[in-house]
Amino acid sequence: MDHISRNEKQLGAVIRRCRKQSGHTQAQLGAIIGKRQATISDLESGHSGMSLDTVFSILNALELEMVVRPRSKGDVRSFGDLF
Amino acid sequence: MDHISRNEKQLGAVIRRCRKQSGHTQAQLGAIIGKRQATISDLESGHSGMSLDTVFSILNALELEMVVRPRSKGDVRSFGDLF
DNA sequence: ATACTATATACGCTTTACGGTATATATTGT
DNA sequence: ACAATATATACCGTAAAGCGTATATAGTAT
Repeated sequence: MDHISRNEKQLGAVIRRCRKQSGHTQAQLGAIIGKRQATISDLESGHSGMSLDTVFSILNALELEMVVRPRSKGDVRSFGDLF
Repeated sequence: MDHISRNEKQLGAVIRRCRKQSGHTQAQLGAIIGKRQATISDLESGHSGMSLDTVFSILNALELEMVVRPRSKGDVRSFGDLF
């Protein structure tokens, strides 16, 4: 039920899933947080160099929160990075 | 043991704590991830507009991971935002 | 196939993060 | 107090994010 991210690509995928689950389109979400649909698209696609407050705006809009914690033990280098 | 962030300021504070716990200075951490000490300082101070890959670089360097999840229920507007 | 919606890309412009560097201001130890 | 280290700020130059807008490509219906 909670999603781990170690890079922009993974976080983008997580955000996309959460947004879809919330029933919003990129354009709608963008309107809510005051950013362009293209910006949402870029973020979800894992484009590098996205800004942090865009992320937090989205998390707030989708009523999510971010947790930073030590890497889960079962983690001898996650495969997620390869895709 | 894991830290919730809802904005740049909170995340900066979290990162600062984790960095100190790891025994690194801002300059050291910056050297590791290829960024300036000033950049680490800005991020930890919660400056707006920081880039996402800086954050992930640091999380990786400190062997942390990011989790996105629904807001914890007990949360009728967290006090953290006020400080 | 067609119409409709959603997402990805593109161009030109403006803003700004980050770079290198330097320095001012903590903070810590003796 | 003083030295030493750590963190915050500053200036200028450059690279790039985000903007508005437009359009191309996907996806989803009927």
